[in-house]
Amino acid sequence: MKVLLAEDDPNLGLLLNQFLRAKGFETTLCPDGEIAYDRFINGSYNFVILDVMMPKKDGFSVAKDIRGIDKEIPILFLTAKGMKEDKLKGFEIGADDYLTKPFSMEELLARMNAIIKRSGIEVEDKKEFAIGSYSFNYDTRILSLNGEEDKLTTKESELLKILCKNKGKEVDRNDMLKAVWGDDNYFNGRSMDVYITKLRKYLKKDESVEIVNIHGKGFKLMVN
Amino acid sequence: MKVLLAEDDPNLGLLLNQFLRAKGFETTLCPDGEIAYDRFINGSYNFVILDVMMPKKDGFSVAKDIRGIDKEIPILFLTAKGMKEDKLKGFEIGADDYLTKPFSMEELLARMNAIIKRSGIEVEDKKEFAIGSYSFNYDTRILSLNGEEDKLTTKESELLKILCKNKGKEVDRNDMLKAVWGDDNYFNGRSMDVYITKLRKYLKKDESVEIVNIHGKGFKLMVN
DNA sequence: TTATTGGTGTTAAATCATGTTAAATACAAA
DNA sequence: TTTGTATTTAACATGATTTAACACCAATAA
Repeated sequence: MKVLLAEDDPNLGLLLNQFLRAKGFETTLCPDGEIAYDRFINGSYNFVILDVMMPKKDGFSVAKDIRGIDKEIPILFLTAKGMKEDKLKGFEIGADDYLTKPFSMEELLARMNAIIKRSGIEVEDKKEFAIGSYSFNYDTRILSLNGEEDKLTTKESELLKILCKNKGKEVDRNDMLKAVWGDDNYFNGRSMDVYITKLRKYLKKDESVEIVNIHGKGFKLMVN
Repeated sequence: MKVLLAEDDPNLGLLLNQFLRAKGFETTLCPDGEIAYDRFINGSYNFVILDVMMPKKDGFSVAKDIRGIDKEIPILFLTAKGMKEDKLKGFEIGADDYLTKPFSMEELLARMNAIIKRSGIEVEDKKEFAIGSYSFNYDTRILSLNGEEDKLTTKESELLKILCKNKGKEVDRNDMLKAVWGDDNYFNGRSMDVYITKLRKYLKKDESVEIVNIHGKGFKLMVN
């Protein structure tokens, strides 16, 4: 179980880090929001804990970006005492729970377990995706359909991974761009469109697989 | 899944409201018991959450009245700390569960899911609609009538979905606009009228299907 | 009744988003 | 460096959505 932990206060950060590791979680501690989001993109996690107030990029902003590309992963906020609005805003973004400082380690653990139990997380992060009769391995970047294999490029496979993670669900254009290109400007957008065309070509051997465009919003990988 | 939520404390009320909406429930927040009962009568809900202590009409009284007309709908009470008698009385009336303040959002969600699972309420979003002799699949956006298929655009299919969900019932113009365009200004209104024309064209192969305008109010999808 | 107003129906043009291909550039390996 | 591959940019094609224009109809008041 990999936990992404973002907390700028070194004292609390190290403490949490120690505690969670002692409890068997594999943690990554980030000192600010920017680093946290970067780690999220380039790693694979099962749980996210975000301090609300952090330098560079606050917890809400990180959560919003994470939710853009992963609707499932549990997000727990750490908020300062008496910040009622924080809770509101957090849930709006799609937090699973929050914890008000100061809190006990035991309480944190209890909340985490409650969320994990309910959401039935698969601990192993998926590397192998089924897309209709295709199968796609993000690690080897190989997309295969009965023996025939295509070796995808970096960008192709990152894009396809996000679509796979959200199979059947719409992924926002800008979220995809931020996740794969790091920036959602116009040119990156055009570049992505080129890659969508490429992916469609790879995927057209199975009629039931489709990358659908939602005009003005984004894309959706569908299997009928 | 429509949830009727009655809670007089604005802080907690808004918080719950946000959280539940983020979790995909369609909520109606009521500041007192009288309004809550009124809303229940005039709306259609799948789940009721009632604070016990509320002005005008307490939670028990609301529950009793609701049970008078609906024996099935799940009712969950929110009670203040240490009110043991409350729990007793609540179950006597026919509550499905209770939650003692303060409670975590995760706990609320867990209880709700447990009740929903147990009571086997069906709320899955329909994807396939029958419109006279047409059939319309919102996922694939295909509108078909004996073999002939039309692939609808994003806006066309969203609009048609709303009409289908309310087949035979009037849909308010502004509600449609807010649902599909996000904003009910004049220009979006004109745009919608253009789309209504388009849908009518698609649908005119079956004489018995009609999109009727209710002047000054909205539209209604009718099958004669 | 008629005039007036505002809502709706319809079509076409304008705008903007996406699809696609090919050329240009960047990058990495040899 | 050269060569091969990945990625971006450019150009053009198509498609979706909005805006504009005008026709018409419903409701209302004079």
